[in-house]
Amino acid sequence: MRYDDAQSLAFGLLAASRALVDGISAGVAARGFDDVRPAHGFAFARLSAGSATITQLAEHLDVTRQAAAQLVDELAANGYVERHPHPGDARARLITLTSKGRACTRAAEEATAETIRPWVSMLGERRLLALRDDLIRIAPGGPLRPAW
Amino acid sequence: MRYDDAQSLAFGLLAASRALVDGISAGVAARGFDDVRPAHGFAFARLSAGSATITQLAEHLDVTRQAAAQLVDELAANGYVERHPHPGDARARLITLTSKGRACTRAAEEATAETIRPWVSMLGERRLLALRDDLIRIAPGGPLRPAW
DNA sequence: CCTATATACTCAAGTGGCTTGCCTAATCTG
DNA sequence: CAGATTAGGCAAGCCACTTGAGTATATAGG
Repeated sequence: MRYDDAQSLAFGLLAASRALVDGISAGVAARGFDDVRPAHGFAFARLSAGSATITQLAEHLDVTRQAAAQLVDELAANGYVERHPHPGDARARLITLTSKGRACTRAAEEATAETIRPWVSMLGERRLLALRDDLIRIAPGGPLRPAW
Repeated sequence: MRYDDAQSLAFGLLAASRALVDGISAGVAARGFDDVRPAHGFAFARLSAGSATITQLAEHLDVTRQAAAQLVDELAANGYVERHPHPGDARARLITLTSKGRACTRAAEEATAETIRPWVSMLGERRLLALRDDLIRIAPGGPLRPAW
């Protein structure tokens, strides 16, 4: 692979990724959830797979527990999540999505599909599925993966 | 395209993008430039194409002029860029890369190539070039593009 | 048991990159 | 040459995040 090919690949990847984030963000806001930010998305994604503690969330998001707690405070204040006592550990608290939180998660998924839709017409479904497969092979197990 | 296909495409794109950024960041630091952050990359990319004013840089980075000025202050303090009087406008100042700044740009390009290299062995050059072409078609003209 | 250590979380303060608001100096327009 | 525009700087504040320290619960060892 030539030197410039690597640079243009990097550029394309970053630009496409940004376009996706912007598209999802706009779509979520358009669906009435204007108090969530892109960074919250990973928390929703984790929580939609099941409840989690602050510490688990912090590890998943790769931030400090304090930052995760603050994020949960904000989401809880806006009605997206709730804290419940942990059944087997009185120190811990389980964070769960409320119905509003689940609605917001669905909105994000719809916005994702909506953002991607024009890409189907540009590339065709066959190439886009190949693109997905290649991207997933490229992506490391990384900090985002484990909970999915 | 099925609903889940869109979600996994989005996940793959974000994860691959993050892997790229992390890889570049680590590679640049490993080459001895440990006082630059990913956000600086776009400024370097713009400046390596020729000198620019604070305002042009701010537009390119999509931040306020103050934020761009602050970024330039920081880069200048670390010896990556210099401010020169603008030949045809006494208000403006041209920001240019120093030789250290150019060296850092080269380091970033090398780190990019290095990060991408394993992908070639995973996917093969043919698919990776197709991936690049598809990503670039997907990416909008967007705020990053004009200067490249 | 009961003490020692580890864990889950919270409170308080500080930091860094960004913003808004306002200012000066230089340039363009009519 | 007067008014509007543009380039940039200064000051203050914001916000997501950090580090540091503290409390409550849980677990392990003697």
